Amino acid sequence: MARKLRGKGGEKAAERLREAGLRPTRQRLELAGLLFCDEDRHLSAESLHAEAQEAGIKVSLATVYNTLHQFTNAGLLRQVVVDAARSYFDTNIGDHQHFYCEGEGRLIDIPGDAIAVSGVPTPPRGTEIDRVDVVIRLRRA
Amino acid sequence: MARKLRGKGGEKAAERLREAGLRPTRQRLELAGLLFCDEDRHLSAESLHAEAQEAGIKVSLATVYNTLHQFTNAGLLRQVVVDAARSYFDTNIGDHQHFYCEGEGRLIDIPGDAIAVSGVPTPPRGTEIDRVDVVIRLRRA
DNA sequence: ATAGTTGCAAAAGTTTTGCATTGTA
DNA sequence: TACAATGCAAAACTTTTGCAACTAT
Repeated sequence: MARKLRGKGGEKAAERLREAGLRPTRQRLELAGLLFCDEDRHLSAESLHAEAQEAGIKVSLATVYNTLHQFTNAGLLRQVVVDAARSYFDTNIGDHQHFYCEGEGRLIDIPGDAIAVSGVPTPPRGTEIDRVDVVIRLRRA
Repeated sequence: MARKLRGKGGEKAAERLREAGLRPTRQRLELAGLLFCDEDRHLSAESLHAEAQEAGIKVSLATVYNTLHQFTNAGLLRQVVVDAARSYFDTNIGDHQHFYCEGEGRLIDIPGDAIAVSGVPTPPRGTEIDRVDVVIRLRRA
C-alpha cells in the first residue's frame, strides 16, 4: 500500500501540502487523497476516519482530527460550525454559505455570489471582520 | 433557602415556566432567576453553573445542561452555535444576529432590523427554512 | 547527524442518559 | 395512592495534548 504513494497524483498532492507548509507525510497524503478527490465535500472527523478505514488506510481518529485542523489552519479546508455536537469541514474554501438540514446533519453549498448580507454594523473598536457566516437551517416541510 | 422561592418575582417566574409547559421546580426557578434577570445574556452551561454556585444554588452541571435544553425547546432560550468547543445560549429570543469575538469567546447582539440577508435560494424539495443565522466573526484589528 | 515535526495513546473536556427520588393531582 | 416527571451520578461522546518515533534537510 505504501509503495503506491508515488502513483498518479501522489506527487501533485505532495506539492500541494508542501506549498501549504505541511510536510507530505504518508497519513497526510492519504487523507488528502480522500479529501480533495472532490471539490465540494462536507465531512466530519468521524466520517473521514470511517472512509479511511474502508479504504484500508491505517490512521487513528486523533490524527484525523489533527490533520483536519492542520489543513484548516493552512487554508486547505474551511471549518463549518453548525451543530454543537459535531464539527464539519468543507473542501470548498471559496466564498460561499450553507443550507443545513438539521435532521439529516447534511450541508448544502450556496454560492457566494447568490447570497448577500447587508446592514452589518461597524465592528467594536479594536476589532475587524474576519468572516461572515450564514447558515440557513432547514426543517422537513 | 427553599422558603425564599415565593419571594419577589418567584410567582411570576413560576407562571412563566408553567406557561411554557415546564414544572416550576426549585432548580428551574433558581436558574431562571439567574437567566432572565437581564434581557440579553449570552452564557454557556459552564458559566451558568459557575454563577449558580456563587449564588449558593445547589445544582449539578448535568441539570444545568438539561435545563438549558428544556428552556430552549420551550422557546425561552435560543441556542447559538458559533464555536465547536462550546455551546452558547441567548436569553434574547427575538429576531437578531451576532458578532462573535473568537479570541474572547464573546457574543454581541446585532438587532434583527439592522441586518438583512438577500438572495437566499429556494430550499431543496421537501424542506423549508427554519431560521437564518448570521455570525460575523471578529479578529483583533 | 539532528533539529524540528509528526502521530498516536492516553487524558481532558463536554454533553447525554438511566434510574432512584421527588412532586403533583 | 399512584403516576408522571425530575435531577443527578455515572457513562458516552468528541476533541486535545505529551511524548516517543520519525523525517526531511
